[in-house]
Amino acid sequence: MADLAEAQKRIEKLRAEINHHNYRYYVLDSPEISDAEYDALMRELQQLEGQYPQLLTPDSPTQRVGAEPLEALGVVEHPLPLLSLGNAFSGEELLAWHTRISRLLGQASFDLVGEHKIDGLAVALTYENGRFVTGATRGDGFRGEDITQNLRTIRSIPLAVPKDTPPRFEVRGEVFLPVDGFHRLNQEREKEGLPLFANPRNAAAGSVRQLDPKITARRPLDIYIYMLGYAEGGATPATHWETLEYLKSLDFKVNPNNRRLPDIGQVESYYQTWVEKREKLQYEADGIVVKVNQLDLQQRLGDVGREPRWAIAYKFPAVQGTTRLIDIGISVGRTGTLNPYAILEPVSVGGVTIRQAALHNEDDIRRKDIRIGDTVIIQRAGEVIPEVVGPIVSKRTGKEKEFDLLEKVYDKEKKRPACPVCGSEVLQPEGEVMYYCSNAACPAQAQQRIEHFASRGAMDIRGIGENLTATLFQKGLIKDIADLYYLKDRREQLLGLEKMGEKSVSNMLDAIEKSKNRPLARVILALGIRHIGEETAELLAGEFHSLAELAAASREELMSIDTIGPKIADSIMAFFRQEENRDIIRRLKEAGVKLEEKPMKAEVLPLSGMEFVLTGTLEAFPRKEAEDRIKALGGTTGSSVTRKTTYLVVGAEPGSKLDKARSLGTKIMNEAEFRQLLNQKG
DNA sequence: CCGCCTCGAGTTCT
DNA sequence: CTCGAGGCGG
Repeated sequence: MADLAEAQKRIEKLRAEINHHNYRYYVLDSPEISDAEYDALMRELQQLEGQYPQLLTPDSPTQRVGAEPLEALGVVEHPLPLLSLGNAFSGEELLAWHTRISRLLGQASFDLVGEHKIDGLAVALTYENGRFVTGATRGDGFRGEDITQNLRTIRSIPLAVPKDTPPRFEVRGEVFLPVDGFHRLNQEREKEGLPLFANPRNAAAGSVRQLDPKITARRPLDIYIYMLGYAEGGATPATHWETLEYLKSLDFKVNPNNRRLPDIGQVESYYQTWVEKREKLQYEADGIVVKVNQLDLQQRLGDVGREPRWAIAYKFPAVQGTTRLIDIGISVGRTGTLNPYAILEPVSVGGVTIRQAALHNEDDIRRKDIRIGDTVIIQRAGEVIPEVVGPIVSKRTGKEKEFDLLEKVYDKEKKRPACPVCGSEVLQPEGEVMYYCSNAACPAQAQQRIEHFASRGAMDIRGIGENLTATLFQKGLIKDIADLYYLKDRREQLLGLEKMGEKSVSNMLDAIEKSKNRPLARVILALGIRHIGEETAELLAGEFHSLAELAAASREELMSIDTIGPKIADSIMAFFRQEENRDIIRRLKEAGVKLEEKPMKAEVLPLSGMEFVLTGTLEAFPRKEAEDRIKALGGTTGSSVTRKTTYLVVGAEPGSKLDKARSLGTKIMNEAEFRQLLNQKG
């Protein structure tokens, strides 16, 4: 570069190009060049700017992370206060809002705009002469914190707008952390032993308030702009929708899920669509915002208190809630594991009152830094199972107690940790995370073994559930699974039980009789041998044709079976070596329970060698039945799509498996094709 | 020895 | 759905 003028020209060209590619990549999400090409442009610009420091300007794309750490964040006055929004929690409340403003306007028909209410951080960005000069948090609405240097690091915020604008204007938007970025961030923090963020919102808020912009720059923050705050001079659009279009033309990132809604009747379907699909969004949304489209109507409606009358937030049913963790209890599982669970102040989440939630194990509690007495965030994972997401650290009083499992189950008289049910010694096998009750005869374990035996996937004895098992067990009518088949000799005692009439007793005994002829695989599963679940039981039943053969198998024989290694082999060996278990098997046999199976003919079934994975809801039959039919024809089923998957069967509202299948190029069939295949081959 | 994949086990509420 | 653990291939 010979002279300054030439360098300046090149620098300007490079900046324009980089800004353009930035925009393609971060705003439109459709890059035109490779990362390497982009990096090359960046490097050239950096080098030129190094050579001619007099040409360096603050809006250069190289200057996103230029600033030095601050001592404290400054304060910014909002020329036009940032208001909050009124809420509607039901369709009725939304209609009430609409009726109210219709009356005020003297007209019932006016168009609206629907947007997502992103759970992030509201910010105001000020531009002067087309350049980004100040960024501020909402704060109390009138004064916020100056976070300019942090917002500069967000690539989807243009440092300079591409065309003529009013000399000074402000736009408003919501900064958020995309869900996958949030998970990545937490994974990194876990590796570094840092406390985890409870949710993307907290993570975004924490990131944006950093004093050192270098830290913010490493957080994959994003933003959607949703309004023009004020504009000095220059014409502004007449409607909100046109404003959004205008903002897009200035390279601002505007949410593509915004919709024009011609009348209030359209709002409900927009809302419903996103109630159902919100889990698939890359950001957390807690509702939709409905706005009056015409700005002159907005003006006429004005504000009440700190809320505009022309907009309302229509909230999604809560999937998260906060409550207090009263205590951590311990339950004893079928295999003797001591399982911690959260005892919560009852809280309604997604329309259901939650009182308890599993906490998995001590490591998990530590990792999430959950303490007794904490205010915690609760959510229903996959819409169903409650889960403690994490504590709200800022609400701590200092009185919270860290959880220690061994201390929790410590028995003062015995002077050692003890099983909360039977008082036996507590063990933690080398290298394992879980603690165990050492007593196989522990009533909690014994009772749950019977429940498991009778359960649907195992011997499928209708009517023998948790409650009845508990009663029978406590009355001493059954001590182990074999006793079930001798209940018929104790009719009198059964009739003496509460809620057990002639009819119930007969039904129960019939169900028990019927269970004597279950397939061998189910019997093996029902025994409750450690590490033997549905799959492995099926596998063993295919190798051995009776329980006696399985019991006689050597360690080597077992380990020669694919997917059976030393641990599983030892577990099987140990089970059949136990005198109690041998006795149970003897009594099952004497009672007439079928413990063998004719070897299946080794014919080649039509679907053998094919693995099916199901996703979404099938119309014609429940998932379990579909799986059974596949297996009956010799096929196998998998729970996730891998390279081995032959077909992905897609029902209504498929999950992420469909994306995975597409990326792997797995063959995909719809339900109709799947049914046709079954009928044709079956 | 590490990373992937699968399987097993426990789990909430109505 | 979640996490942990077993098995296995690289």
